[in-house]
Amino acid sequence: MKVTALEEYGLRCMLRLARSSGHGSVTLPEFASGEGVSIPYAGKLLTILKKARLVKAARGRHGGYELTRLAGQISLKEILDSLGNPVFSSSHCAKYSGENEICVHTDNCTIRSVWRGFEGFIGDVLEKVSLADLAEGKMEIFHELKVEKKTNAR
Amino acid sequence: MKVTALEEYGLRCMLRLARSSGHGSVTLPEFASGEGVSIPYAGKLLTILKKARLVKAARGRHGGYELTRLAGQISLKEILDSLGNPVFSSSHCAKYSGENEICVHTDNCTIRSVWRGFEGFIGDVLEKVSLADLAEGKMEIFHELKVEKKTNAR
DNA sequence: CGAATACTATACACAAAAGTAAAGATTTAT
DNA sequence: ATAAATCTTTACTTTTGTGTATAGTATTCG
Repeated sequence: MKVTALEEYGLRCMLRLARSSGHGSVTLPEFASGEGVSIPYAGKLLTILKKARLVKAARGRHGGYELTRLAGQISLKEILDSLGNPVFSSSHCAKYSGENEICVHTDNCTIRSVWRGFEGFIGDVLEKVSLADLAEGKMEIFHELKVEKKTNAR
Repeated sequence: MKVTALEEYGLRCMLRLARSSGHGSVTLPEFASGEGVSIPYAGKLLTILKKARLVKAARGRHGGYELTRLAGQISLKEILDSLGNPVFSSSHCAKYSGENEICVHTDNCTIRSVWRGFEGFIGDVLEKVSLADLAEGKMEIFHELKVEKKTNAR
């Protein structure tokens, strides 16, 4: 389970925008030098975020990017979903069907339930963390989330 | 955030072993035909699991693979950790440092805290789910885990 | 022993993701 | 208008991950 490069750099750009909120927009050269990537690559990242309607762009002399909403109203889930694949997508079984036409586990597909249940759980967590929480370095947020198993393992 | 092929097929093999537990060992040809992959690829998967000491192998006529422990004593976290990269590894910052020598966020590295906190949280969850839970299709396990935010978003 | 069965290891072909290059389109200031 | 600054798009190269092919080693059975 890997964090993709798009998720990594994309989230960084969102954090940068959250911090600059109120101090004008951020340009691609600023993203690029700030994160140590090329300008076209920064452009690719911001284009993705723009298509997800998380940021808006302005061209020309005083152009640049801004958040479309307040950082407190953008969840970590929205950001990651726009940048990468969800843990379990509808195409999952088709992708990992091996050399068979359809998934060999069509009936009683335990593995599918695993990923689906897991993704739902992760989604619940990521939805409860906002970009503002992250920008302010409030990482205790994860520790404040409680995980408890009601039933005992056998 | 993507589930890798190794994680997908590797977990499937572990599930198969959990179900065959007590009914003798499982051979590579059995894994291969059961999951729709080639025999050498099944071998690659089981070799990884073997190096992680999750399974043991026997050669020769009546050879095959078995779990080294009871399915109830193997956590989902152990399995996924052995097959793929953790969400946040120690090499993370070195990997995503862009064209700079070191991570541009050495001081006040918010992004690092995000992934670290997130990984810790996921780890807590995956640790509480055992291979036996999965093999028995007890997927309610994820729904039985509670997620609550103590503080309010601003 | 020798043949069959099964695991093991190395090297290779293919596909997807990461990141770059180059040319184009839009806005603003002069 | 023109030039400078900025976003946008397409195509390309490099790297990484996926899966296969091939040859080798160990064990059992007749």
